[in-house]
Amino acid sequence: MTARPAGRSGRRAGDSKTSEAILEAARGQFAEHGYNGATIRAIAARAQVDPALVHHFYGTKEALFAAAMRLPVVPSEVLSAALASKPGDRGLGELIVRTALTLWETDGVRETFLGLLRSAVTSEDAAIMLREFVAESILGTLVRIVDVRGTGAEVEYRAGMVATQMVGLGLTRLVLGLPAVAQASVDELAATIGPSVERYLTGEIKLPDRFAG
Amino acid sequence: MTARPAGRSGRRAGDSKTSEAILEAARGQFAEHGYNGATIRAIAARAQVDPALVHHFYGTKEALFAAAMRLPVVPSEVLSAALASKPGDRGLGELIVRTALTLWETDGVRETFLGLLRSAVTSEDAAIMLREFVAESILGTLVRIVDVRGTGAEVEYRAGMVATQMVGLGLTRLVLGLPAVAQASVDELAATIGPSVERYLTGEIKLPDRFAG
DNA sequence: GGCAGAATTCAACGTTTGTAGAGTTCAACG
DNA sequence: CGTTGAACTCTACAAACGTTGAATTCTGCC
Repeated sequence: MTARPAGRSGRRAGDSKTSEAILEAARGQFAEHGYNGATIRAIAARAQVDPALVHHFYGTKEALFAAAMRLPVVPSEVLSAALASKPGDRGLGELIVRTALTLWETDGVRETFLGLLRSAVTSEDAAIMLREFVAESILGTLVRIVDVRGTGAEVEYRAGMVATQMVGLGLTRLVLGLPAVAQASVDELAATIGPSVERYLTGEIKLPDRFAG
Repeated sequence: MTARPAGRSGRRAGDSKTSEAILEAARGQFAEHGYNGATIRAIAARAQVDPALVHHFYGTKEALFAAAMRLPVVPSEVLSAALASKPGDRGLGELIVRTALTLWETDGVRETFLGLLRSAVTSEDAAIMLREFVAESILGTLVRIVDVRGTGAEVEYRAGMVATQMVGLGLTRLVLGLPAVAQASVDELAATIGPSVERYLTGEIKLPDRFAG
């Protein structure tokens, strides 16, 4: 019965795509500040919405994070499509590097990747998310599509080496902003780093004894 | 004039190495949670000390971070020492990878590196710190000691490529804990990744036009 | 032996955080 | 046209944060 200041509350007119806007704002904030750094209030402000509405739609901050980090593209499909244009193994590494770099320049994907990366280093839960995402969605798809050399543990090891190079490339270019890397073009980086990735996948590398056989 | 509960306050007996303990606790917390995630209260608790004492010694949280992140070793000296045993360029990359991995297993260095890395992704200030640290202390020393191929911008580009691989290795192994990388031995990783690093430094890489000359 | 100053703790402040509940307005359907 | 439920805002709370000032106890010097 207490009088409210003015008719600003209540449902808005028109078809509401507000929950979408909240998700996008959340992606942006998570990408810029990581899980802990992004506040619900800042996300709400970015979406021009009351903080309580965020809670109304997504319940908890954790749930919002999970919803926002759902990729707008399916990794396996992108990888398949990119690799389909190269039947052989020639230039395979270069193609992989180029695909990743191009994806990272895509709206939505870039924010999601950055959000996961930034959150993974400070939140153990997010680290598990990213690790499983990299291990299964990316590396898993990769070894399924590409003819990685060897079998079993060796394949996993080779894929892991690819991960070290690619994650490092992303971090150095997008987060750290090391000039030499951040200012280089996709072509340059693909040409330089591609061969390393290719060597990890199919090259002659001195394998430890436990991969004997 | 208000009576205090009991004589628990005041200066402790014996020579106090408390400020040292606080620094070590801070390193641990920054390494585990990053700049924002590490709280002064948690650091104080870890050092078994009142939160106000932390502030008494170091003033602000930012100053404490700066003090805690001062490396217990001098990068240029370690690099020089490690590379001194290899006069030629043969096995250079492997040596670099091995040196980094070994350093990361050293107490104090490991915490500092992790603290910087974890903080750099969420705090812009820490990102600048890490970027400058990598650019000057690490890459700068590297190109001063090692005979990197080329001149000027090309050297910087090559050093940047090394950074992508090494930062990625550290992140994947220490933070992400990707099994294939985290469980591998120093020898295995050095043997596998070394050649990539060496190629970035001295190998034939297709350089973009802007390095012509 | 007294006194200055450093070491240490206590209690409290002003903010900011995630979350909760109750209230208000609109759209859709009968 | 009336009802229902979803969209939306306001106010508030309890917890945790960095920081501060005053009080207390010890050490070291004269």
